[in-house]
Amino acid sequence: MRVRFAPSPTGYLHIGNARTAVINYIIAKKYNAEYIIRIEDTDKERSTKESEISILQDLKWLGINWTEGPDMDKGHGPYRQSERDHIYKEYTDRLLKSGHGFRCFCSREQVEEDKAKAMAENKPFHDRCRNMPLAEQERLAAEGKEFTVKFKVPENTEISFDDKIKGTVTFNSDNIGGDFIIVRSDGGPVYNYIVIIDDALMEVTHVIRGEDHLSNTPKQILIAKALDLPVPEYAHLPLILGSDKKKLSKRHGITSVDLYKQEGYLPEALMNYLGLLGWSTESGEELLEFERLVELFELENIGKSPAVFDFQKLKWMNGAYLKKYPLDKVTEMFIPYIKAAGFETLPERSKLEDIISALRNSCEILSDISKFIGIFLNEINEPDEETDSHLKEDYAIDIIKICNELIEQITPDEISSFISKVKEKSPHKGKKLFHPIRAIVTGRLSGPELDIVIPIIGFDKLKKRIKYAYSRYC
RNA sequence: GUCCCCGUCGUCUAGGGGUCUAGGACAUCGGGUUUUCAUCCCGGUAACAGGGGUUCGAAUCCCCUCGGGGAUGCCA
Repeated sequence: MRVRFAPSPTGYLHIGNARTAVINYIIAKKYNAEYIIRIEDTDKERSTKESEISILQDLKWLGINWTEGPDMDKGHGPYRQSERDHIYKEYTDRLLKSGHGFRCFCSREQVEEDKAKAMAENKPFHDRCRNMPLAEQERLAAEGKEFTVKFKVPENTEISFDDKIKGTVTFNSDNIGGDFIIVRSDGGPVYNYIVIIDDALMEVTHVIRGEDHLSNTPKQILIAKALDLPVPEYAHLPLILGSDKKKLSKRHGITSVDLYKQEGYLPEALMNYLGLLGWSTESGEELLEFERLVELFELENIGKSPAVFDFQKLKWMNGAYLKKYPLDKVTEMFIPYIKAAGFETLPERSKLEDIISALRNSCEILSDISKFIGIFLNEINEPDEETDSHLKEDYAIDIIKICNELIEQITPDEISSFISKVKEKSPHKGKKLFHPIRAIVTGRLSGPELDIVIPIIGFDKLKKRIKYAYSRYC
């Protein structure tokens, strides 16, 4: 069994394509199949080397390891379509000679007109040049007349295939849009034409791709038949949509895998979310690490309808991984984000782990740490607006005064009992007691438990922060 | 326009003729733990697109309508 993921390098790795890559990978692992990467760079205008590199990087980051690809030729290469022109030319010649293909010399306007007419009459579109003798085609071509190569779609023929997800899908050749271009006027072959050639030559047995290719499939099958190439098994994945049910795009939120990486999503969580989108397990368990995904997944249990990408659920899932992993591993992952938040020099490892241990539950993604890390690492924390207005309340002023007195009376080794001492002296309790303390100590209204925070920041910082609050509010 | 695919809580889904007064998860709301916030635990609100059939019986089968998506000459 051989599967493939065939990105076109015209930008970053999109989350929807990543889903396709993930599903292919799960299947590959489940059935011990080869996983081929093929770069579909037939669009010379938009394809770039940079995006090829970044796409491959992102796939690797996600945890996808292919067994064949541009960097690993196992005898089925080249794996970039731009390097396979000589192969496609051969097939185009065959198509031309056998009469399955023909050169079309019509102008765009001409074709548009003819198509509109065919449409109006509700008849299948047949190209004007469709029956031009080969000799004349060659003569005109030799004269330098511009042409495209088209596939001659047979009349009234049933084309059907068993899709692993959609079931049996049937088309009539009269309804697929008529004779279609396989080679552009600039000589470059078109995707719809060469996918099927490459899949055959690379011996791909199962094509798992997005549903947007479903309507293209009959054309590809027709070409395979004309060229006497094998037709692979198909599975068309329903599309991923944005919250407005339109195809997922930038305006819905982040769509680039690279940005997820930067924001501090774990590849395991993304893999989990993407791999679970569109189906569910019998037991209802959703936190599935890759091996478990491989164990439980079947193409057959993917739903047929498109799925809305739920950013919140992804976050939740990411947070769940953050809570689940061992502390030292999580600490390691947070370090770059702490540095990015402006803290170049970190405390010693054991203290750092204490901090992470206190903070990890407040974070869903790694970059969330920037919102809380200052509680521990700053000398003092400027209160935000909301905290500021809390500290101006009378009961808060009371607490500030009490703290200010107390901090002068206790010794550094007594700070673990600081809160209980404040409590003894305080006329307030509950919210009116703890909120002010939190505000004084951390500059904000939420965060880890104060009993944990205070010992970690230590006496000096505690005192400094109390003095600051005192000078500012009393 | 034509063809193809699809339509269960806000979202992801379970369900494949009676066990569905439709189950789970995220989100949301309420309660409990934390003498504060978060975490955590418990509970609630919330859906079979509409209309016809078939059947003793339909979310489950068929048809139509509506709605969404995709394809229809030089994106993949």
